[in-house]
Amino acid sequence: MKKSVDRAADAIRAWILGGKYRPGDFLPGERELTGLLGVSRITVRGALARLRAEGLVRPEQGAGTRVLDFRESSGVDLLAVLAAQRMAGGPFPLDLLSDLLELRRLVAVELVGLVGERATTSDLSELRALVGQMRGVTGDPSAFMTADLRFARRLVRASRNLALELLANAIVRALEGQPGLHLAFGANAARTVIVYEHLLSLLERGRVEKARAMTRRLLERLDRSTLALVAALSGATPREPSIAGTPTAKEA
Amino acid sequence: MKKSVDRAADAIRAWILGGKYRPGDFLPGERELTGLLGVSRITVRGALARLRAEGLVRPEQGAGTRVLDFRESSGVDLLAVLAAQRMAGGPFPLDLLSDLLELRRLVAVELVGLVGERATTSDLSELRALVGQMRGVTGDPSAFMTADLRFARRLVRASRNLALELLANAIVRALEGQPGLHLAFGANAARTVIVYEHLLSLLERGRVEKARAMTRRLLERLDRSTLALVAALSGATPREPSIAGTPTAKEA
DNA sequence: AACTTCGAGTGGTATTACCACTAACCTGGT
DNA sequence: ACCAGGTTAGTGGTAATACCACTCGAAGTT
Repeated sequence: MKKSVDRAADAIRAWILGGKYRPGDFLPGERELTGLLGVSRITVRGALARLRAEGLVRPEQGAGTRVLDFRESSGVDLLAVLAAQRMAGGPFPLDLLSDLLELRRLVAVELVGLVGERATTSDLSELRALVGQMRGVTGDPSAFMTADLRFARRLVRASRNLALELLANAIVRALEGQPGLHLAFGANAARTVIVYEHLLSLLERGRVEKARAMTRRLLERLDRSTLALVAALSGATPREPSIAGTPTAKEA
Repeated sequence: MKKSVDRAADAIRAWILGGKYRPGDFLPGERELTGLLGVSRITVRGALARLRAEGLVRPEQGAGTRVLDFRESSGVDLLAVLAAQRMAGGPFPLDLLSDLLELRRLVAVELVGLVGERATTSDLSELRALVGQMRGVTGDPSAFMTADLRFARRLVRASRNLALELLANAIVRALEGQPGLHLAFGANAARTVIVYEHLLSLLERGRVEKARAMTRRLLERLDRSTLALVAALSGATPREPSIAGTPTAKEA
């Protein structure tokens, strides 16, 4: 059961993202919002505090709470919020998912480069172990996705860069909320494991540039297939919820 | 004048980052914090709401407010907070700045690649105009830094990727709070302009791979010099606050 | 017409009270 | 001695009310 402040924040956020209040506008006063949302001012302020942290609004004492343009004022952490928000209603965020996968791809390519320069032997052996765990759950899409994300997190740690680690957190948070994504992960599970092992052996032999190129090629193809699959799912689900796994989706 | 909730949040955040409360611990109860901080519970809750949004704590109803490990629970947006926090007191965040510049470098390289594929002629001409503006303020370090950041923002827009745009926002926020950074920008102003123009002409001729390689080389050198300069500044400032601009810092 | 003043309305903080929930303690049984 | 089960103190979440600091525009003054 979501708490009142969550629902209040979701409601106001929906108004903003839906265009009811545009950047530059002022939101209704907090006292007025209590009436519109049916909660106390305490709760309204809690909700506004979240929107403020997300970079969607900025309260101005004496004037009101101004709506901002999140393209200018928000950080990456907003992506997870946007993904979750659009899921409940509205059209499926295919464009957002595309941008998100692209960001992950670009970062991953450079990440592999860094890891190739800095990874210790213990880093690499731990990564080997994680790939081994992945091989054991190639049949369970959901379990495979979490195992894959664990591998990714460990890979990031090997880069010894706090900023990259935090960025990875934000990307993972935004991705793991996407419905149907685990299916895409599962569909390529077997091949993913093979590629990871190849990648590790390249890194162990110091073939950094080759590892980077391979990562780019692999992820470009993988992301394309993921997008096609999710698109097929989101297109089919509203009409035939029970038989979502149609051949169309599989071969995409 | 900072508001009470800001000071309260800063105080609690300092306790956490300072190790007084470790991940897994519970913070003192909200009622107890009112006494420790000298503010009302409303304000305490406001501060805790911020720390929650930053991924530093997670309130658990009935139990308490638990401290988290921000390496696991926070997103990139925390970088700006960390930079600002460590500035007031503590040692200068050189390691953090290093990670931050590295992240910017990696992203910038891939960004240039994307822009090379997608930029329209109007994108490029607008970028040309911005470089022209930068040329006009090579003498004013602070103005040059903001002009440079405007160029960067426009470059990101040319990638047509919302996630990248938000990431750029987060990086810029974290960077623009760093003291002494504008000096580093100013020191390389003239050369930066030339490089940007060269970069644009490469993009106009579709030499994407070459543009990417150049970006990487340039930023590696630039970041190294920036780090050296900031290190020199932070080393000298505590002892001779009045004559911070010593020759040692300039030639670094 | 330009300027000053003032008041209605805004977000920020304080106080008090109660609710929903958790965990540990105590109690009673086996 | 042990262990289920209910009691209880303490936690974060929500509510209602009041006041403060601040902004902005309208009314009044020059």
